[in-house]
Amino acid sequence: MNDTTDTTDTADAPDETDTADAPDATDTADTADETDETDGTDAIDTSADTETDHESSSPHVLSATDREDSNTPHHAFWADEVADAIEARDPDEPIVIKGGVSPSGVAHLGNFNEIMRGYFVAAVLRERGHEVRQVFTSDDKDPLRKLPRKLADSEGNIVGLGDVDAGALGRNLGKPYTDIPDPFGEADSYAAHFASLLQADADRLGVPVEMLSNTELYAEGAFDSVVERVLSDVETARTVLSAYQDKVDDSYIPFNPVCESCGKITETVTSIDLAANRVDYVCTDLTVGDRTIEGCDHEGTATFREGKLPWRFEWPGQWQVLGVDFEPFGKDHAEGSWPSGEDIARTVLDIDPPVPMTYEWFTLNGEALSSSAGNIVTVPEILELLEPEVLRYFFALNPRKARDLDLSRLDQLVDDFDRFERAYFGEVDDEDLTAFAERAYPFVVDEIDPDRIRLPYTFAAVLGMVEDPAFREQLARDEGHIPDDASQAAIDAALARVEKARTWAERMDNAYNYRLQAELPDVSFDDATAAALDSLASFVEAGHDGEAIQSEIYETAREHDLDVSELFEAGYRLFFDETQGPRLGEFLGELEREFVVDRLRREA
RNA sequence: GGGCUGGUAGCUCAGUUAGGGAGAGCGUCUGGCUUUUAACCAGACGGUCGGGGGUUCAACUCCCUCCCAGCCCGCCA
Repeated sequence: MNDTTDTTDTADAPDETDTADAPDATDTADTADETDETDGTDAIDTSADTETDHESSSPHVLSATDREDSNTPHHAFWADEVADAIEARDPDEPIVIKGGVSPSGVAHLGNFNEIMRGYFVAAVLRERGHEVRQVFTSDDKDPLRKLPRKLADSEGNIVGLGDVDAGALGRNLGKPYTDIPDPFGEADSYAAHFASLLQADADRLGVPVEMLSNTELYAEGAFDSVVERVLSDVETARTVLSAYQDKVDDSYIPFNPVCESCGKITETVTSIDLAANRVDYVCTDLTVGDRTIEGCDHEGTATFREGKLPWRFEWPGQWQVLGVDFEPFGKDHAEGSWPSGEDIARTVLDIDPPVPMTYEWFTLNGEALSSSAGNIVTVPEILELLEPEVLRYFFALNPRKARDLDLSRLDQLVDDFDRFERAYFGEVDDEDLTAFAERAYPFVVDEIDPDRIRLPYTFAAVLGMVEDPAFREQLARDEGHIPDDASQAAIDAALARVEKARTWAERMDNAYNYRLQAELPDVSFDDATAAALDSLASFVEAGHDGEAIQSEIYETAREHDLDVSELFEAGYRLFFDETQGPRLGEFLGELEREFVVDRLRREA
């Protein structure tokens, strides 16, 4: 659900005050345009127990009393805390964990919170012996409210709106996603296209999640009883919702039929016929932010399956229909949909709302993730740069903290993961980290392998400058990263990271993006250095192995009264046009001798 | 304007859920390993725990207030 927020753009409208004086912060708020996702926080907080009046009580929340009742110990892993809260409800099996989002466009990393946060909770509950069903609703009966700037083809490749028939898409504004053709002409609908992308991403991360189409749920009649319930007592529905939304007035009817004439979602129901399970409506304009999607003025009749509940009712409706026990949601829902949803669940539907958990949002390279602005990164893109377990680790971190995924510093994230992994195996002297790793690590990796080998990410990036796998392995061995008794499988797995790091170096075009220079770089050395290089060339020409060359570099430096570092730098300059690199001697020992000799003599 | 959640070392973050030593990794610097070359070891530097006030023998932790960031309080999701 959260991502659906296409909307926030509306925010910009209001602040025309910018001219003003005060650099008051508030107007920064409009920035948000669609930030969709993020990560974050769990709602668990203790404030609730004191309040009684709805609406003012903190939304988040597991009340303190719940936790006291369950005598909950403090856990190092947030998913255990959530699992405690769920168990305290004494839920029926299977326990249902839900997430959901509108298939409004490319699913980015933030949307994945809806799946990953639930995944960890599901995993913990399964470990505790429960049967768990993790579902994900594609809220695809929602109307397309505005055109995304970027789409993704069925392979997950990002493409611009210009690469598809934007005009055709534009004509579908206001229609349910499931009634809009796939811009790529492959899937059954716009909704199906993006839902399948999300499913593919879940598969890539190894998360077993059951995808459900909201449109199908309506079509099957799953929502019938909910719609009946809501419409049978519109007065109560209005009263409850009006406490959260000022706009609700006496004419408000919480049902949005799909216009049988133009196919758009309508907002104006004129009468309800409970006996026949249908409503009369007028296809009026739909306001979306500062724009209007025009209605066709058609007056028609729709059954309870030919329309949808407004989100504020639909969400609790899903809880009831699916028997949801736990649902994570973005911070945007914490103060809006959740409080009203909780109230509607209890007051209108007479059910207990699920255990909630608010997650903070992620940012990408320091900026809000935004589908509309195009500041997004998809799961497939990230998996080109690091292993799935590292990405799962990212989602295992405290949801309450906003986190930035800085692609230029992915090495830091990978290093953190490696340390987290070592902590699991008891190799890190850090109580807190170890406690966290003991609980979370098993759910982060596919397989717990004490013999796994991890090359430091930046070192892997260094290895990426050479193509030959055997050469990479040799260099890794020389640096002591591969034990002598390592299995071939472990070695292959370790070297797989080199490809990721190489791609990262190229994409970031950073200090690791260099390769053996085919041509002699533009260099100049002082006499002593030049003489040392010539001397080294002769040594190499005489035929020595890498280890000998490495030692000789030290010897040569001394003989020519040079700092060892100066000679190394000269060597790196010659071969990589850089000031640093891999262990030079061993590296040169692996190259074609003639090439090395010529290059050391600055001849080629 | 009101509310919610964050604000801990240069960077990434733990620690706050019964108040009592401010921590880790990385980075930087120094020294060592008679091969320093994206390697290892030792050590150092580095923080007014966003600011201020309060409670307390004692506050990163509790209370008040202010600042910063994001979100919600219209619609929609």
